[in-house]
Amino acid sequence: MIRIKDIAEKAGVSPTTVSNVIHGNRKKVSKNTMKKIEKILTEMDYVPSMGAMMLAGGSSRIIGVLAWEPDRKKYHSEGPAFSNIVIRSLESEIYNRNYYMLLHFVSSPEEGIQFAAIWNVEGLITLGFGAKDNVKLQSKCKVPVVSIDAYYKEQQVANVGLDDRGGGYLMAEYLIQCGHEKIGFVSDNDVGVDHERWKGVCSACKEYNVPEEGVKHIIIPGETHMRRKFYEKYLDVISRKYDALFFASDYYAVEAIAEMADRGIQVPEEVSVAGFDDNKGAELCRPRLTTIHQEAEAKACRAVGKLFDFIRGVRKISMTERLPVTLVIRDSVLVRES
Amino acid sequence: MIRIKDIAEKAGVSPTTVSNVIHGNRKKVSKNTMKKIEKILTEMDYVPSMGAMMLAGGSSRIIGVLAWEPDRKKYHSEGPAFSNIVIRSLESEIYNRNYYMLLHFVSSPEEGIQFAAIWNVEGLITLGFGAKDNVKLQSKCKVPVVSIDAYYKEQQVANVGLDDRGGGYLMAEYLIQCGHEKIGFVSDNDVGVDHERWKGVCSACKEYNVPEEGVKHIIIPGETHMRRKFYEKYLDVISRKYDALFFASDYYAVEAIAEMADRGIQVPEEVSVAGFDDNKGAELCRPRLTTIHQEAEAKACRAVGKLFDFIRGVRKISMTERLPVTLVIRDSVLVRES
DNA sequence: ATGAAAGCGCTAACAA
DNA sequence: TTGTTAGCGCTTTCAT
Repeated sequence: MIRIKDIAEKAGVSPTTVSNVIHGNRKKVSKNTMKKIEKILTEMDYVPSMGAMMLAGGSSRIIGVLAWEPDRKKYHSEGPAFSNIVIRSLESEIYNRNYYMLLHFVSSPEEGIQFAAIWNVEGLITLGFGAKDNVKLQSKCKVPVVSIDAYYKEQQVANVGLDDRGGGYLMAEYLIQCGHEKIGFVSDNDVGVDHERWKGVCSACKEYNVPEEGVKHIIIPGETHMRRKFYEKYLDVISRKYDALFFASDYYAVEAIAEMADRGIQVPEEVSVAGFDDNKGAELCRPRLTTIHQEAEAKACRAVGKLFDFIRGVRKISMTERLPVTLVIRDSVLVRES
Repeated sequence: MIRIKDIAEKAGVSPTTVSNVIHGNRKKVSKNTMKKIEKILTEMDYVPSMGAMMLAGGSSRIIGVLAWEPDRKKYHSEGPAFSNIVIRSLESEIYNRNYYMLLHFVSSPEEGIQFAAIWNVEGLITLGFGAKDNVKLQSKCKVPVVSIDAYYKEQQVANVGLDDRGGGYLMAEYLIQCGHEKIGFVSDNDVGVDHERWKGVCSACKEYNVPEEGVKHIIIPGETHMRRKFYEKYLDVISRKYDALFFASDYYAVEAIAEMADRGIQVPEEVSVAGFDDNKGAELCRPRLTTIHQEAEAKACRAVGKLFDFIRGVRKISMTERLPVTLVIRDSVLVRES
């Protein structure tokens, strides 16, 4: 391993000067020495020791990314929770700023707090955390925290998310305009993101004077096995009862379309199906899924951007940011009247 | 931040003793002091400083996970490359050993080498690296490297993968037994994993005396847009020409089934389709995809296991490990004769 | 069984 | 513009 000291000796200068060159402190070094040392630096393949930097400078250049993992033992069985593309974008954005991403799955905010302390992370991004856990995390860490896709009663932790309510509204409006009168909104919970999407559905229905009995929130089991059982029992009934089923995620929508196909239920002739997210599966299923499109990369990009605003002490930072979503019309919703 | 020194003062012992307690050096500390200090440790919420540990001890407790990323700019556009579940399992396995995962996407082995040096990682796992890049990485790093899903001419870097050839064989055999005589193997390249799968197909065909003209390797474009164009031009022809199309990945198989549905091509009546991997999409598409099942978690688990065998200096370590795969029969392959 | 002291590679305050 | 120096928190001989 080549140390700053080695470079300094080779160049006949002091370690401080080398350090200054490395950090581009142009004010403190003459152009000549700058050049000379830069050359030696590359010649000798100098790489900094993060351990020493962390210890001496107090800056780790680490961003901790905390992904919620309800059960460490069962990680294989369930859920999309964190998206491939978000992780990739996150790393990319972090690395572009010359930082590094330490990814960790946790099942309690305390784990995250300890993790942040051990590594002296300079910032934290959370995925899939509930509001309370984000708040707890933020309160115990001195470093900035940016949550993704969380909702707070009182704005307490910086957040980047989607216009979930707008998305719910958009889809419900479309469904109504297509002539659907009985609309079921399907999700596995009624908090956070899904709650907002449902709220959006409600307000569209109110606006368009859809009678209250015509709109319902159907809660399905989050666990695959249980959900399958649920469908066995109720899918036929539900499909007959509603004109359109709006699932809170594409994943569930695609799954439901498959289950319906098994039962000979025609989509969209017998029942329309819509999703939310616009993931890969939405394009690949048949009929193609009509859904709400979100920009996952943009979400990651903005989250990292906001985090670094905090780290760099930018003055006015909005605590929350909701990215716009758009309606993508494909083939899974029947147009009954135009 | 609480330091060892603080604990030592509180306990009225030396930092050395505290350090010994932390590391469980029972030989060096009396039971009494052990207990006393352990109590203070938890009372005061001591968390170690990794920076100091890295510097002093030379061990970082970091495992670098390097995922191949052909083009950093275009990360949004393409490819599954790294799987969700593998990343999750990797992190879990690493964390269970009290290590941490630094995930980094690279587009050259040099990036990986530098990354490993900066962080003084204790081991490296690569995803999606070609053989040459793995070899280059290993040659420049003193720490152990375990690649996932790579193939080497001469065994040069430790690897964990699947019995890809066996999988190819298994599926081809099944296809043949189902009465298919013209089999197309479809992938976007002919190296590494896909090459092996194709080899498996070949040997099954030879074994079962399928005439050579009946078996072909069809190379499709890896880029979505190009592939779509390719299908526009050739999918009809191909579907008519072959009895069965065996795709090297479920992703491509599911996509093809959708494309076929658009063209009114009946699967499996007109052409059978098979995949490889058994991912989520395989169960969700209709007809359900007949495919080769792999255990992604097991792959990650074994990779980490092997890496730590190296780190801990276990004697005899197999350089390569191929996990078994199984045939999963669903509905996308027609049984012409039993 | 316990402690003193040196030093890991780097940064930053201060001196020159 | 450049150099000297004192740590950062921890591990690790080597004494005791």
